[in-house]
Amino acid sequence: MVEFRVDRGGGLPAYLQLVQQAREALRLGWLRPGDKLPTVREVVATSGVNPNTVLKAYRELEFAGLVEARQGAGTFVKAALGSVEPEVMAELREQLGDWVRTARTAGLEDEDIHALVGVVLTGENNNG
Amino acid sequence: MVEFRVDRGGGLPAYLQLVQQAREALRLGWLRPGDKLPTVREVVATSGVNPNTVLKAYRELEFAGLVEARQGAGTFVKAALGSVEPEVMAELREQLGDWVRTARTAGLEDEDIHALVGVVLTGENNNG
Amino acid sequence: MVEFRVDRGGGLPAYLQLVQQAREALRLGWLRPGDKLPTVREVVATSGVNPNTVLKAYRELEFAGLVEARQGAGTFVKAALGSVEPEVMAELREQLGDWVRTARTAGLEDEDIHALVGVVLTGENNNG
Amino acid sequence: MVEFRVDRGGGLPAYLQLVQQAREALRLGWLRPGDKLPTVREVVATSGVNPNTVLKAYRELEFAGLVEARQGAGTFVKAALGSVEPEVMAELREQLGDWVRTARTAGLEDEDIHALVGVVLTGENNNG
DNA sequence: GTGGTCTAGACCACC
DNA sequence: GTGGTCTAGACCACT
Repeated sequence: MVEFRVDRGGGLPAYLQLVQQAREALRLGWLRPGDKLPTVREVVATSGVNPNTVLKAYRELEFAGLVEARQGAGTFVKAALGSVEPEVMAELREQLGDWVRTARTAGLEDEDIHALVGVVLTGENNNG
Repeated sequence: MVEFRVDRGGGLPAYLQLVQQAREALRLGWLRPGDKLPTVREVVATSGVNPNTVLKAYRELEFAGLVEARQGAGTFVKAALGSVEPEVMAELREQLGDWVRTARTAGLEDEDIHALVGVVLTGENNNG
Repeated sequence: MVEFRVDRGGGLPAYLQLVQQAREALRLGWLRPGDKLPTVREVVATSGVNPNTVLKAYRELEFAGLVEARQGAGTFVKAALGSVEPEVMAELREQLGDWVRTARTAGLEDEDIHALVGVVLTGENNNG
Repeated sequence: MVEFRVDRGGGLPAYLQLVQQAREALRLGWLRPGDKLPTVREVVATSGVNPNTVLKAYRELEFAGLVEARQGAGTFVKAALGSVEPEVMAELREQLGDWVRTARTAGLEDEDIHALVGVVLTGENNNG
């Protein structure tokens, strides 16, 4: 079961954090079509946000066609995001893990790594 | 000179995007102590946000001790973030570029990649 | 409940006056951890400044780690400043009151007294 | 000779700091009618502000009737502020010094002391 | 009804 | 022409 966490104080709206974490879980295959999302009450209990905030996030996911709320039953995953085979994903993950270890050894912090990934993905070139 | 871009509509507050981009530039060494940040008016011109939004971002950076605003002169970088040698950074970047190419070939989209990086960094293990 | 007042026309920015009054209240124990600050709207009503000015002051206090803004709930004192016992404080206050009376009898105005306190505190010696 | 100091970064306008320091010097008798204020150049050299800023402060003092600018000669004190005898002032200062020592021993910091003085002067009563 | 974000625009302090 | 302060007011996130 996916578990949500909310970090207050970072400026990022709580409901957005929930939406992004759900999307991430879908991306990585932690959530697959048919899976049940935690109930609003469970999310409230584990993350400390207001029920309405959770509802808003779930509504947003439903609007995006990713989940489906079934009255009295809960909220369920409707569509998948990404379709990479688990084995391929695992392989990529291992390779990335190696690289991350190298980067950390070189002195990069997590924030540096995120920044570098962003740059490489957008293909910006500030190598001069 | 660093150039800021603001993507409205993503829910992420404009001033936060500016703060993060500045931090990223510091992280990657694009901005070094003593460097001048674009003036408020320049950012307004290139990104389309309101001057006060830029001021708020700059103030946040100042609070964090990263930059220093000098009345009538501009805003300048005060402290560095991270101190990895450019050559090392370039090497890491190349390796990461290779991995990204592999990942994309396997069908991962940018969002998948970001999610995977996040997971690997936090060391979460949902393989089981 | 602490009540803020803003004196326009003294050149001192309104938001700074609010910050200083809050700090003063914390210093003197009028505000203690957990206490609720007046809402933005209340301050607006009692002091006549703009809501954004109050927000700026509250944000500054939050940056300083003194208060905590809880969305939809209000702004609350997080940390104490100084920790002198109320009785000790009262005793000191009484002694100071005596001295002030003497000083005023001698012809000193409030501004003189403030100046003299500043000098004594910084230990400057221009008796020369 | 009075020496001005300017503390940037406190939010308080530089020219106001100069004005207040001049007033304080007049209050405490460090500057007496006929005395010469430091030249603009000297202030610039010792405080690091812009000449125009000093000029603005001196203009303000002149407007208040406290000083007088004599072309080519400098700026001179015209009027006194406060008229307490030096011996009385010294006596008060000594008494205040005793009280300050007591307060500091009790754990009060300078900021607490300033706050307390402000409260006693305005006669506010929050003793409950 | 709470605080937070953003805008448009005026005016000030400073270089 | 630089950053800083403040206003008026709209709209959003959250309790």
